[in-house]
Amino acid sequence: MCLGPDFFARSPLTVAAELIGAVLHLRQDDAVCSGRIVETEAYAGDDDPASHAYRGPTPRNAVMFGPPGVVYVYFIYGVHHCLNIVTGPEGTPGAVLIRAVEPLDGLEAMKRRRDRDRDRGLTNGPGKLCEAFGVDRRLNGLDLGPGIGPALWITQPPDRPRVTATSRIGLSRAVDRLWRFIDPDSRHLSRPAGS
DNA sequence: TGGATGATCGCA
DNA sequence: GCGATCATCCAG
Repeated sequence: MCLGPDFFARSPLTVAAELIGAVLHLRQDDAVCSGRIVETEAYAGDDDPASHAYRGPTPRNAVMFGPPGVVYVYFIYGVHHCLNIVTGPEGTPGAVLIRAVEPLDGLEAMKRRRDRDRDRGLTNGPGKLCEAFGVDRRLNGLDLGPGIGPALWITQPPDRPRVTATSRIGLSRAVDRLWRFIDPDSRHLSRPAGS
């Protein structure tokens, strides 16, 4: 089944935890790639100093304040893109960052975009998976769901993995919150299950 | 361990 | 306008 707005209308913490084990599908530039989500992070609004929405709406974070089930892509460090899904009811900013997936389909396209021969290390990080899947700011504001042209949708298999909560990565603020969720048994994490 | 590389936003 | 900062990655 394909996850819709009702799924994403809940809190970013709930959505981030339940997305572990779900499958991300993305059609971009006539190639369809898919991967099993193994690592996510939750970002809230007003009370989360690490969130882009912490200081209120800006041109960049505008979609975080919109309806749930929408793609939020931003450009970071002048090099990488990061893929998020907007969560929570409209008007309440929240998002889940997809940090790592296990590649399933479209390995050839992923290797070509990443300019790598090996299967390892293709999608085990937020910037890496965006490069592999062809994610850039053209997808910002896109509604989730299959369709013509660029499309992103998420399905949830019946079998769910074990899920562990850890602290978020790459932040200088709110490091104490255990808002990163992983499948601790996955070999495709951006960092091992230890921290 | 640090450099690449550019958009963003608060503040002046 | 200016500049510190940034939810990263990889070579060395």
